[in-house]
Amino acid sequence: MSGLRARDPAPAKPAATEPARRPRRPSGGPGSLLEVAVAEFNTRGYDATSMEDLSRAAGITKSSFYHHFAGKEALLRAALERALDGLFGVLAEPGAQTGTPSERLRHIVRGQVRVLMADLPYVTLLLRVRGNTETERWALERRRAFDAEITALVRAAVDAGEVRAGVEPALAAKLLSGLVNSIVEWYRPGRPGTATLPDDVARAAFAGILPAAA
Amino acid sequence: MSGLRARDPAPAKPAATEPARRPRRPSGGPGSLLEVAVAEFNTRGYDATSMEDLSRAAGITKSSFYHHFAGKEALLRAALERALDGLFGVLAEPGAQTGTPSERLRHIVRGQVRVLMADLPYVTLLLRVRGNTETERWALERRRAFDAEITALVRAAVDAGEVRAGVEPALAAKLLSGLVNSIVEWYRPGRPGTATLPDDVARAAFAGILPAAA
DNA sequence: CCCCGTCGACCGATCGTTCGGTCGGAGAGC
DNA sequence: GCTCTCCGACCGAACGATCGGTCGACGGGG
Repeated sequence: MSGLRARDPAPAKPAATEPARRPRRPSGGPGSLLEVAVAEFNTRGYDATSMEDLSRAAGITKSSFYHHFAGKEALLRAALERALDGLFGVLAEPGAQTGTPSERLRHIVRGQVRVLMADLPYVTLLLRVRGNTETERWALERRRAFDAEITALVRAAVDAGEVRAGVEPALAAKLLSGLVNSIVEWYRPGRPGTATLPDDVARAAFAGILPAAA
Repeated sequence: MSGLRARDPAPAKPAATEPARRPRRPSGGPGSLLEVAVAEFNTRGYDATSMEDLSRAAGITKSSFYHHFAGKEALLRAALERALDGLFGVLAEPGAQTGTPSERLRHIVRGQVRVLMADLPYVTLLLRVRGNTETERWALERRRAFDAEITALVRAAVDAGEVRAGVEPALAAKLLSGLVNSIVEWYRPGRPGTATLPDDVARAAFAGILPAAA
């Protein structure tokens, strides 16, 4: 049907100075459909974001979106996979596998903050998953596994006497994760203090957020 | 999906001792429509929860629900108001108004944890608001005001020399809020360690989550 | 008798998804 | 160099389902 061409009202995407250039959509880099979608998910929330919202933000139609992704949930899974890969990648680093429990924990905290900053939108999305679909439950499960490793390491540090006696490993691990993960609520790239953030957070975790004056 | 549902009229609500008596729905207490709704919002997420989900959970029809509440958003506002009242109530307490900045901060942290535990579902909902509707933006604004007071107090503590020099007030305040607020992700009432939680969290904030052994 | 709480039926809008078809660039054959 | 064919990217229109919300009726206790 149709056949009407009419050069659709491109939503402020193509620069007027440029001729009919091929935008050539990248597949994983900046400006990719996944990146655009994740940004929308984080602004409005996954459930509140419609496929039309995504299409509009990407500058293509809803139908075109389905040419690149199987559906809304496939988009979510791809994003969550990226976040989880980054997080588990930290656990696999040499610095997380060698040294005293305390040293390993310090390395993991710094690495976690580093990944969180580098893949901010993806990690943000991961931390907001509620478990409505099978994909979300899968992500929740993997997060649980990650947290379990942290808890085990905290327990090892307490048992080794590296941490003050009386600290409850389960509680400390939860507070530790909470401290680190809360960074997604306010961190935005390109602001001052970015370079020292991993160290600052590690220091706060070990010495206190509000340590008494010397 | 899973649309199939087997005649689920009253979810374990009616007392067996009573005959077919009118359940007499309370307006603010346990079992109230608001409480049921907030619980649903927290499990599925506000946007993913339909009015039919709420009605089913409350044991009445959708239309009956609209007899008690103006709509979905009115429900949300009532819940957010309750959470915010609790939080700002802490700031108004004598312990939060007198003493050194450091003492006041310690009191506020403990009080914040206390409110969070007492009004867990409401505070949980508040902390997940994204800003999609006017109501959500209003809640976000009030949260921002709350955080601003904390930041000012942290700055005062640093200026007074009560906190180790070099601590950035803005960063410390954000980490502090993140630490406290993350409790809603795992705390569930009726578990051991509940009584000491406010003190435990305050200690973690001031002395560190993983303090070095003495 | 009236009125409060409840109900089933229904509304328009929007949801995620599908489908048939258009367009233009990249080769293949000559 | 010039067609012809193919194919991936894209599109408008429409699908059934479900969304938040409305309406008129009914029934039983004060």
